[in-house]
Amino acid sequence: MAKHNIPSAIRGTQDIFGEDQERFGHVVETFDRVRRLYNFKRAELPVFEATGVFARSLGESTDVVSKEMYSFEDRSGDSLTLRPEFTAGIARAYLTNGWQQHAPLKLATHGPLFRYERPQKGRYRQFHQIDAEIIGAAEPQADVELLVMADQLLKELGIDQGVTLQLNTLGDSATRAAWRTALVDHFEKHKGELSEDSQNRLETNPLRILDSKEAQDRPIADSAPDIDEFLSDDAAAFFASVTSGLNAANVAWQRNSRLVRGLDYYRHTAFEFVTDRLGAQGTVLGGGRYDGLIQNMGGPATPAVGWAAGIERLAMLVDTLQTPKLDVAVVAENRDRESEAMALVSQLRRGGVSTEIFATGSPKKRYNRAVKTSPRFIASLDVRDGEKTQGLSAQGDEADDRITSLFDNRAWLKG
RNA sequence: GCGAUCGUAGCUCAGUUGGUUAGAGCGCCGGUUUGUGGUACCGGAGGUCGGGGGUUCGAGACCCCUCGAUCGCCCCA
Repeated sequence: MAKHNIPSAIRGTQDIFGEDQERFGHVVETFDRVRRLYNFKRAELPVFEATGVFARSLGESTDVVSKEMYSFEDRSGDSLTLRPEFTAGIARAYLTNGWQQHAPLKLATHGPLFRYERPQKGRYRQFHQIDAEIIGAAEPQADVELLVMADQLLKELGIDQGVTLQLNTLGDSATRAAWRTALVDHFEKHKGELSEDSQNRLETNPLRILDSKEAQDRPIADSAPDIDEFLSDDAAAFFASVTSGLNAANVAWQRNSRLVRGLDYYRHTAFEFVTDRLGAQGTVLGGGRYDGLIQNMGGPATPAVGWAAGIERLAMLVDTLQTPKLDVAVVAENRDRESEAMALVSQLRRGGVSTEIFATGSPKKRYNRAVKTSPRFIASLDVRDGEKTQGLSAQGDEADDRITSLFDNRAWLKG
């Protein structure tokens, strides 16, 4: 199968074609339609950035930065990194282009991301996300708007069944710091009972112990102090506005006080849309508020919220799509009619009708090949008993005046 | 990074306890038949059995290594 001398695809990359591409394209098109309804502007951003853009903002100790980035030196010796996520690059673009003048700015984008991970169902080294961000909006209404948009997107894709919105707050930075300290204290006390993984997490990312799947970790994680004990009044009020906004918009949600986000920059609202239909890769859309990120990057204090969703994961949930049918298959059943067939095809295409020509290979089999593409109409050009014959036949029971009149206009017929 | 399963024509797969020139269906190309029709029949092209090494008189089948896919762990979207 894999022949010698034929290059193979890089591990974890995909060549998306056929039905998979139909689903993929459907997700992107639906996103683009929905983001217009919410008046988000499209942005196209570079696929690589200076390494520091990601390393500093995501957190040096996160797995994404410490072992998953595709980083390399370019010819001038600068360290560059293929984007492992969108948010940091968008924040950078916001600052370098002076987009403060447009604040609050609602941005949407999509494209490839790169992470050096072990490939698995719904997990690739080059994967694709759709992404929505609101930058320069401190109000909880921004969080609500983003969540309502996500909810509508999933509904329009027809995949809201079995997908639940899990919501949490991480509080402001003082809250998060106090909670984190209390968690570390709690876990230190039970360190000996924790799994090996979780003992490591205690050093690197203690919040992650909360959603550990190890049975031996569960009692300790479940008895850990809750964020609610540490929430400042402002942070609690903020979260209350988000939840009441969701209720007002009729978006179903579940509080998950153990929900934690992997990247360091999140504050306040954190959320994931989760399904049980994708095995281990259950998170289909995730995000939250990252008020401190832009300031950390050297810009002015700028509140922001956003989310991203994996296009491949969404596409896997989408039901089989009916692909749009070809309008007309033009068949030259005789070699002497081939150039006229080409003329007819051009006339139809210029008239806005999707058309394919069948004028190669065995004349006897051209018609059969045309039938197999399941077109709406078949136009047949033949020579019978020395006479030219031509006909247009509908394959279903539908009529189409536009196609009929383009065919009946015999400009393509010579002599 | 760790564990498990898998890898035979373009595609989906058979290949019996290791035994002569590796098979089918679909697809592709050609022919005959039919003659306004996705017909039937005949023929053809296309495989270093993922790659490398080993065991054996003999390996697609067994062993080791390697690459890739899949499913978990981890991480995350």
